[in-house]
This record gives sequence, structure tokens and C-alpha cells, in this order.
Amino acid sequence: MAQEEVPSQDPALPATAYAVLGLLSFGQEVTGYDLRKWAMNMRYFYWSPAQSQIYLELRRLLQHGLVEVHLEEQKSRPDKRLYRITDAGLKVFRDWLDHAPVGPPLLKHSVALRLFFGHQTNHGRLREVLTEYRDWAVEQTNGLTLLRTDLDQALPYPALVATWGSAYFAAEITAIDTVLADLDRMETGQREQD
Amino acid sequence: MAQEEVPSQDPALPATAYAVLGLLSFGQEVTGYDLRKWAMNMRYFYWSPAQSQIYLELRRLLQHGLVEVHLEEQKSRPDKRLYRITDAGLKVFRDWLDHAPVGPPLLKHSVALRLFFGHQTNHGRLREVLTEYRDWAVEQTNGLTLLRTDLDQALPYPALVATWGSAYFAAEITAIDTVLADLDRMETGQREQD
DNA sequence: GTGCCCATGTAAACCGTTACATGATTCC
DNA sequence: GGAATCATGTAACGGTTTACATGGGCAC
Repeated sequence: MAQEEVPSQDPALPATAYAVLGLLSFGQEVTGYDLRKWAMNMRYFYWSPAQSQIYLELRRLLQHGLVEVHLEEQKSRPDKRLYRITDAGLKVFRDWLDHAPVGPPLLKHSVALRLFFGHQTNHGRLREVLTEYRDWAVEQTNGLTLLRTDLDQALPYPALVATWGSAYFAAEITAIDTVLADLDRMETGQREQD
Repeated sequence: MAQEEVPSQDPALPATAYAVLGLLSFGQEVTGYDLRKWAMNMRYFYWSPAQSQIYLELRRLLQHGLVEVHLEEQKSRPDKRLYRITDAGLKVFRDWLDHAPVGPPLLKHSVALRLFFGHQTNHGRLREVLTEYRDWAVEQTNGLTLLRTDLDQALPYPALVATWGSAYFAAEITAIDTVLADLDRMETGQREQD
């Protein structure tokens, strides 16, 4: 067994690697560039890594024998590297899906953080920040509903996630409205405490 | 001006540094150890960094002159390093609060990711994963309501965030229930397509 | 003709995690 | 008696970001 590609048993891959494997598990043959675009459609619930990171993960998966490449020459442009998942890769991915422990979502909500520290800011600015976030959330729901029409019957599980995402953003919007109303009450309530 | 501590103008601190500064902006004199416990109460909306990271940020803030320390000797235990925010630190923090651009929350929802790839797993396991996440979300709401009783009038802004957090987890729970019901429908619907 | 899209890749910097080390005190 | 708490810190490792580089095709 010289230096042939031996699919190692427990590669202990980083989370991003599994995300890439999962995208490839849909069966298409795609480039790293394509993957990045797909990943951006998932940004609603899973933060997309930098583009350079995706290329790195693909190389790693290749070394582990979990994906395979086939080159497609292009004149005056870097050759296309079309990746496809291997049987070994599919097995590793399914093992991860079925056996990985359930972890909590990783959330860093900078807007909530700024509200938390509201005692150091002026209400005017705080209001701006919250409103801007609310607008952003509205945009996200719009983007998601657009996406969902594309998915619906063709990709049922992604469609479920899209529905979930819509509910999430809807909740954020009403939560912001509640906060905004509470801020009002705090301001006017300061002079008339019973 | 030899090598005295010159508070640099635009330190461009990492997000964690501002979180630490913000906690210190409540005015108390605390240790890194205390900060870590406080940060854990914020894990509902802002992922707590590792303990070693907090100590590192404190040293960095000290170098920038944004916090100051005073030692408290302890026998048979590392000396307490009690940190307090400086005027410069408070200024930097307020500048950040009032001028930092509004960024989207950073979310990596591993459970949603696994639902997204549902075509590669069996429904039984998928159900388990979702249910386990649901249970976790219920725990979080319980923890939050406990917290909120402590905060309420004393810390109004953190209380607002706690309320927001409760709404968030409640939304997650009903979203999971919807997904679970949809999965049922997908299973039974497979044989009786009209 | 300016700017975005394609398509890959390298390099440096660094945030952040994990693991380890210490050692008395306090709670069950 | 064992485990958790207090209280800080170091070292290794690696995931991730940011910046940079290339260069033709295509749309407005």
C-alpha cells in the first residue's frame, strides 16, 4: 500500500466539510464556484464560509478520497474543476447525518448585543439600529419566498428549511416591533412612575 | 513621549473585545472569571467565546488603555485581577455602539443544515434530531424566564433582550412542530398522490 | 468603457477552541 | 472522599477571513 488514496476511517472533518459533502450529495457535478453560489442561498440559516475556504475543503476532501475531480479545459480562464462525490464520501456523509450529536445553533446576534448594552447609547441611535435590522429581516423573508417557489416539489427538504426560515424572520420582525414599543413605554414612563 | 500607554485612535478591535467592554460598562469591577459567567448568561443570543479568549481580550484592552487593573492578593490561589473600564474605554465603546454598521446575525444552525440534507437520512433519525433540538429549545426558554425575574426593573435593556430571546425560542419550537407535521404528511402522501 | 461575472488559487494574520497546569476551598 | 468552584494562565492547532493575483467575456 504505497501512497494510494486510502479513505481514512474517521477523518474528523470540520463542519464546513460536511456542508460541502452534503451539497455534493445531491448528485450533481459542480465546481467550487458553483458551490459558493449554492452556499449563499443557505446563508439564511447557515453562515457561508469565505470562498477560499470552500476551495480548501474541496482539496481536503479530495485527499481523503471523498470526492473526485475531472478537469474541463477552458481557454483563457482557469480550467474548470468539476467535483463529484464518491461512494466513500456518501458513506461518510450519511454516517455524519445519522450519528453526529445534536449541537445547539451557533448564534452571534450583534443587534441583540447592542440592545443589551442600551444603557450606553441614545434611544435615537438604538432605534435606527433596530429599524435597520427589521428592514433587513423583511428583505430576507422576501428572498426566502422567492427561493421557495423554485424549490417546492423538486427539493422538499430544502423547502421545509425555507419555510422554517420564513417563520424565523417573521418572529424576528414582530419581536423587533415589540422591543420598539417597549422602548416607547420606557421613555414616556420615566416621568410618570406610579 | 516614551513608551507610555497611548490610547490608539482606531484600535479596530474584534467583536469579542466590544462585548467585554460592554460588560465592564455596567460599572462594576470584575475579574475575568466573573466576566465568563456573565457571558454565559448571554449565550442565548451571543455565543460565548472560550475562557482563555476572554483573558486574552482583557490583556489586549489593558494594552490599549481601555481598562485598568488592580490586584487583590489571595493566598494559595492566583491573585484576583480586578478590571475596571477607563474613560477612554467608555468612549471607545460608546463610539462603537453609536457608529458601528448594523451587521446581520451570524448563524450556523446545524440542525437546520441536517434537515436541509434530509434526502440522505432516514426519517426516524431526522425526527430524533429535531425532537432533541426541540427539547433543548424548551430548556432555553425555561432558563430565560428564570433569568428575566432577576433582571426586570434593575436591568431594563437586558430584560428586553431576554423577552426577545423567549419569543425566538418559542418560534423555534412551533417551527419544529410544523416541520414534524410536514414530515408526517410527506411520508403518508407518498403512496396516495392524486 | 466601466464594471460585473466567471474560476481558481496563494499568503498572512488572527480569532477561537481544546487541552493542560495549578491548588486550596467548599459542598454533598 | 470526590467533585465542583475559584482564578489565572500557556501552548498547540486549525478554521476562517481578508487581501491579493489573473484575465477574458459580456452587459449596460
